[in-house]
Amino acid sequence: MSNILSDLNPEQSQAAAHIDGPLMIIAGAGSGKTRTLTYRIANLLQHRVDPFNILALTFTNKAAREMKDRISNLIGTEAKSVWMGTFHSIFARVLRVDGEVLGYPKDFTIYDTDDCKSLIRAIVKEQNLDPKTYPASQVLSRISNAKSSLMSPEEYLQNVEIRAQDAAAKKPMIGEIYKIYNERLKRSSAMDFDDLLFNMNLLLRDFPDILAKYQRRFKYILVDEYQDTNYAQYLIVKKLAAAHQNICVVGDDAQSIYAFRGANIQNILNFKSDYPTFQTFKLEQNYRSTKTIVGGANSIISKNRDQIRKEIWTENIEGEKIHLSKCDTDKAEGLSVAQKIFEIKMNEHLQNSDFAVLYRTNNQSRSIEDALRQLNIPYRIYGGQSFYQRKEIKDVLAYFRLAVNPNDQEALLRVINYPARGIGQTTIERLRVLADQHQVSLWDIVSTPTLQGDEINSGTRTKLDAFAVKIKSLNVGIKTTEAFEMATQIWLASGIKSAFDEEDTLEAEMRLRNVDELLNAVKDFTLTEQQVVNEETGEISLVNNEFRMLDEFMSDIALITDADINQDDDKNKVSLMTIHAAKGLEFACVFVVGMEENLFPSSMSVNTRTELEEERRLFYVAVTRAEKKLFLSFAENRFIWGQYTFCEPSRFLEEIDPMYLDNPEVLEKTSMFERFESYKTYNKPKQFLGSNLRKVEASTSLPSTPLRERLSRSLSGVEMTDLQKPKSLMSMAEAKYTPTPPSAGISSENLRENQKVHHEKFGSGIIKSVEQNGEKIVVLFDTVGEKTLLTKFAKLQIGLPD
DNA sequence: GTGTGATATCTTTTT
DNA sequence: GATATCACAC
Repeated sequence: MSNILSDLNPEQSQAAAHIDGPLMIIAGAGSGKTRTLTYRIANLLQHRVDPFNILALTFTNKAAREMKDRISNLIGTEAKSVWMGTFHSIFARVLRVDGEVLGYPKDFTIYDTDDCKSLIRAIVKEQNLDPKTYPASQVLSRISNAKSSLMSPEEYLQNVEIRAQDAAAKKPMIGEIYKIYNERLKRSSAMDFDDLLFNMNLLLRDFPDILAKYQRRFKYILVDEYQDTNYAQYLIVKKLAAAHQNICVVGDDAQSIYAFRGANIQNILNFKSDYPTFQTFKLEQNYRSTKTIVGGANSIISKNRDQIRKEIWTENIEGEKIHLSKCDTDKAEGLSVAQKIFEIKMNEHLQNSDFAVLYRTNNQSRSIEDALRQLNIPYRIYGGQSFYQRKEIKDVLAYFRLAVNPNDQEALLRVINYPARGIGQTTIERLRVLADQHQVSLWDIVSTPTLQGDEINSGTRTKLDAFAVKIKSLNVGIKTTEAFEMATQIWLASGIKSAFDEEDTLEAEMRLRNVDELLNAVKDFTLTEQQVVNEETGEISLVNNEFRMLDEFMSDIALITDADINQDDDKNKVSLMTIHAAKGLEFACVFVVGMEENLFPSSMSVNTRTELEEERRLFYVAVTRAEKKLFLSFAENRFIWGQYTFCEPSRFLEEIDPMYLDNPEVLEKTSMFERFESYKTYNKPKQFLGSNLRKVEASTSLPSTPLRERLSRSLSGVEMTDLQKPKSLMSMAEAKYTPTPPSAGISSENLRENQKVHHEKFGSGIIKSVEQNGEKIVVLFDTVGEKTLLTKFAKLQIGLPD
């Protein structure tokens, strides 16, 4: 019977064999977590647990799919009937069935981040608030945090602490924005990502029948990456598991990297008190990486204060040291990575797919891509600008969305005048006002001529009517016409195709092809087997020969990310992705690039210990992706915002026990002189623009304002007195992690022995000797003794300070 | 109402 | 460098 468990080590096997009651598995990196989880599900199924009584929640579709595949391989197709998916997708499915009690139609729209932001921008504008005080991204993150903590707008407005925070941040109106934002979402029959959790909780909290139904259905619950759950997810799971208490959570506090979006490590620490009868297993043996990599990773994570102590160890070989390299620029870094991949492939007969390049931020992919292309190394980027985020795709999807749910305001606004049909800004503003007056959706105003009011002139009204008729006619077919057919109809009716055809450029041609790809995706969707849920039993069965409708497609893709589509024909490619996206994956050779201060750790995360510790865990995740070879690199100059910027090696590099590094000496500080030379090399002014000083400055300046000012002035010979302005608080903070740039040094002609000088930091002194034509001087200072200085960079004044 | 250029701001990380 | 917003001419 449980012979499948013999593939596992004792801890894994005990965890997998566990059937009833709460269970917590603390699984270190590379300890066979997914393996244990899949074996446990397989074991449950072998013990005659019905697959549709098992709920397995993951954070990514990829993780869910992988688990499904692995279970299928173990015990066959029965696995496909397990409820397995991301929190968001499973809850969306529940809400489509039962969300009507909350006032949502079955085909509610799911707003993506862009939709939410544009809605917030509109609200800020109409409330006459300053968009600079209320940037959409910040407001959204505040709202998102509130929703993740299950805080409604009303509770938000009443919460003294929260309001004080907003007031202190000089953004006192966020609560009001939140309230309006939620009303608008509802009026648009739309939910944002956080609503999927928030409303799921409402459903279980306020409707005992519904709670009972899902408790009956989900007799066995498994949660992957439990350390990444936020409060909403935690509470929902707790409610669902309350009846049977068959809950199994798997996690690793050392890999918690989503605190920024509300994940709470406490959830894992509180498991004990929530489920006093729990059992726990620790998986500490690493099967993935060499001793060197495991040791290096341990030395990193040990620097964190908040952690459950674990002893990750491995029986694997010692392996190579961790390779460290310093590059001149991000471009050079890319080339060095590409060349190494090329060499290793040749020498060790590895596949492209054995390599991954990991970075902190998506925009770092560019230099890597360029280099890989140069060497003809095929690669695939995960994440980043997704296919579904391209303009033309979003435009077509907006028509799809409108056809499914005309109340979808963001979709309506996107296409009401695209292609141009003479419905301009003024008209839209009037419609918005009307919608608000009548407390109805924008679509209600557009589609109901009697509601349009006197302000709309008859010409415009005709245009509006024509648009409304078009959308209505599309909406009619949505329930009866098969998805691909429907999609094609909408595409042709939208008029976008004709616009592209008319344009007749290469660009338009590309966009057309992208839309074709979208239509193909719809076609594929109609051909895949369909999961049908029996509402009585919760049983999931697979049906092949049934029509699939466009609304189903739309509800599917809203939660699909780039990593999920695009299952490339040729899988043998180098993987490029952010470290976040790499969680859960492993590669023979891993390159972690951009190991620089202000990039990794991010400049946004160096202010508090908790933030810094999350960055460190992120680094830990990056390092533990590697099986055999690990390369860490940093660039001394990075191209940011169209300019080269000085970079310092990341503090994390110094935290690795040097015994695991092949060349720790790379970390030794570069002299200011070399830095300045390399700065000059990479920031040659492209052309001199005469009187346009701004332009000259832009082409030679550094990004942080105080540095930029000081340096560009030194280059253009501005008086030093100008440089002594008091530093703002902001610039002090920056100064902490940014190397001091060369300042306007005094000219070497004025220097002679026994000259009195004054140094900003060292105070007064006397020049003892002048070397190398005045480039270097030795000064005997009154307080700190003898120092050798480079005149070019030392902030010296001749004589005594005034 | 539409379309064009200038310009300000920009960067975490994701479902 | 890339994108979102703004000012101005048509």
